[in-house]
Amino acid sequence: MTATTTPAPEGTRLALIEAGIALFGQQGFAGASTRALSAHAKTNIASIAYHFGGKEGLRLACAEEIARRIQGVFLTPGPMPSTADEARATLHILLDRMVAYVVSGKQAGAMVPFILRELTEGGNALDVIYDHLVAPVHGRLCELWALATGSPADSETVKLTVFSLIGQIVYFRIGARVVVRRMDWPVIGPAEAKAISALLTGNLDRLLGPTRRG
Amino acid sequence: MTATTTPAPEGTRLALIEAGIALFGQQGFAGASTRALSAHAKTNIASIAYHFGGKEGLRLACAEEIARRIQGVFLTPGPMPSTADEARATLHILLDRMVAYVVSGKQAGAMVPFILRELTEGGNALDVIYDHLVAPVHGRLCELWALATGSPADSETVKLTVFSLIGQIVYFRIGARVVVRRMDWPVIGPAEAKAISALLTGNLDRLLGPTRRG
DNA sequence: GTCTATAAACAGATAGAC
DNA sequence: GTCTATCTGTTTATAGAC
Repeated sequence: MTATTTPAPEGTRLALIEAGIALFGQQGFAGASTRALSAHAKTNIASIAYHFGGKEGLRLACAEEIARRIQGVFLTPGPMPSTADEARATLHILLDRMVAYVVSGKQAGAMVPFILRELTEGGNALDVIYDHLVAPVHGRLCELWALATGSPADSETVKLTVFSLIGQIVYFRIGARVVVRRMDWPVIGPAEAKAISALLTGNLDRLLGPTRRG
Repeated sequence: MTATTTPAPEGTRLALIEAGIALFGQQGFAGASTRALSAHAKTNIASIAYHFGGKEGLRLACAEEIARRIQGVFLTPGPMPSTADEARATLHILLDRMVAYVVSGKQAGAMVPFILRELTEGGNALDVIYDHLVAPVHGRLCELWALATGSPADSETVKLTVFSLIGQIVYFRIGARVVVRRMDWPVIGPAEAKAISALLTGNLDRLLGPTRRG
């Protein structure tokens, strides 16, 4: 059972959502005009109203699509691990995958800024993002963390720790422009993402503490 | 010597900058109209062009003012510590101060979103933010981290580690709306900031590793 | 479903009185 | 320095042909 219920979009509808994710993410909701959106989607202005009822409807559809895509990356399809070591290994795998996707993935370049704008603006898309993205992903990570460390998954410490882990990752995307300047990197590509992944893996191990039997 | 050179603004000029920080931070640059800005500053639309040459000029002035204010909080006025233990203690003090200011401070509610928007949009204000805010603050933290751990301040690991620390902090502000839902907190006030501060202090100690003599 | 044309509201900038 | 009134272009939404 996935948290999103609407079917995957296609055709003009999908093209407009792609345009929305790209332009809303780069320039903000107000900064992206319906003309620019329809041009990016290679269609006409009226199609936004036809398919989504208006610009605001497109915003919501973008949030749903982003939640669907990120869930596919951040939620492992398999069952929950049963031992602490397995949970630890799963956290490592997820961390690697999240860093690669968020920090150097092409899609996330617009998706992460889109999400963070919606978080600060507090519009209608916020409920979609919370219910379909934050709650399931954060919840799963808390369960894994709890299994790996022995702390209860719903404890304040575990929940805050998982937020701090997510913060470490997303900052490398939203702050990418200052990170590359300070690191003297040309861009954050797969090679640079590996350096970030190595660092955050080290951080993860230090925060998890020594293994139970160690 | 501070990195900012322009004098602190006052009067109508200051009121417009306050309005810019508040409205640009909440709604984005494009989302804040000159009418809304001048209304918030209790002045007329023409004063934006008079004082800043236009809306874009106000954006730059806001970036400069934000850099000035955050430097005042994030850069300790005293000299660099000389021992590892002193550096560690300074990092703890700075972390507490940064969390209190960024996570529950009233000003940061609009300032942090403003900065992150500018980072992702990549406009003219980015240079101001990098030169007057990121470079000095990140540089100072790297020096302290180097002194506390013995690693070279300009090493890739230290620079990335400091970015990961900053990411942990700022996420609790930009993601505040989802954090409060997930934590079942009414708001992130001083009490909640203390819980976050305690967690991040623990993270800091684990990432710094055991003390040299310990 | 797609598109052009247009309407009605809104944007940022500015002229000119005070 | 401050303000009102206005100019010019752009915005979203929609009516109606195809």
